[in-house]
Amino acid sequence: MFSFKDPHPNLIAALEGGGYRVTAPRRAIASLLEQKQEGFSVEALSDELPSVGRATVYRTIKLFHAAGVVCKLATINGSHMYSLCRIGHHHHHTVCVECGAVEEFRVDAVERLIRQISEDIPGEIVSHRLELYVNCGACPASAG
Amino acid sequence: MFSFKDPHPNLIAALEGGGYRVTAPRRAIASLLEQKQEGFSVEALSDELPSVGRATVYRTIKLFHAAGVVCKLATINGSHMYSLCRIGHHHHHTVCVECGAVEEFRVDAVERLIRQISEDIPGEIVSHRLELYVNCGACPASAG
DNA sequence: AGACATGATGATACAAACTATCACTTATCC
DNA sequence: GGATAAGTGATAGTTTGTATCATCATGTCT
Repeated sequence: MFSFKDPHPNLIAALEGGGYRVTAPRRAIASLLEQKQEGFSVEALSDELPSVGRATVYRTIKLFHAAGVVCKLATINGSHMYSLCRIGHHHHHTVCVECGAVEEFRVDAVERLIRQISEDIPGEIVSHRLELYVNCGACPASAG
Repeated sequence: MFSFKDPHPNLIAALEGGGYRVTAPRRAIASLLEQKQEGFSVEALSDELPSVGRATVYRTIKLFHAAGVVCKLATINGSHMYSLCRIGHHHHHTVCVECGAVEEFRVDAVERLIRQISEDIPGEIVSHRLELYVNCGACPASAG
């Protein structure tokens, strides 16, 4: 039912598969991303990579996002953050409100419910977004 | 089950109830908002109200948001937009991907499902967000 | 109704989060 | 290894806000 702690995607492979060049800056960004368990902002990522130009970090995250290996998700306050996609197919997220840890999950019941709602509302559902904000229980601030 | 086309909230009453002053700029913003069926950006709103200072428009939307009469919701691409809240209590949204029309709904099955998921994941769910992106069928672009 | 205290306004400057430009560099293909 | 087209980084610009502060006006008190 759930797919927590799936293996990391191969970001470099995503580049190669998309016909993009594998450059030093992209390698640096990819290897940093592959260690990230939490959501992040591009700005923060850029700060962690002083050797890579800011514009390149923005471009690369946009590229990974387009390639489907990075998700853009809504925070509890309505702004957004990015997160590494471990699951390739459609999924949802839990976001720890304390530590920012992001987990992905897929529950068939959600998709079934959406289909059911679809019958009751005018128009046609083309897509949806479900985000769960949690106290993950694994970080100091949310434990106890 | 659903609460489409509910009456508009009284934005001015929300100000009074919160102990805020009812000023000319706030009246102007409120009466513009009360006509809006679609999501909007503060910037666009400001453009529609040249007589009101930009900063005041931002401040007022923030105030209405804090008062619970304006929602901040995620667009399909992960950025955000604002929308008038007609329903006072917890609810979700449908957003037309063609015309931007926002409708609010509340389905108990969603809350039940969240509670059920809650039992299967580590940690504790403190909040959630569900957005449905639709072709509303009522605008020229989504009809037919 | 008039005065007053305080909250609200708007101009402006500032900040954060991006995007466009363009000369230069470099990965890939042969 | 050379050509070439894609990628890079510095910089400037744009968008979406927020902070400051002198001025203004609402709500209240009388």
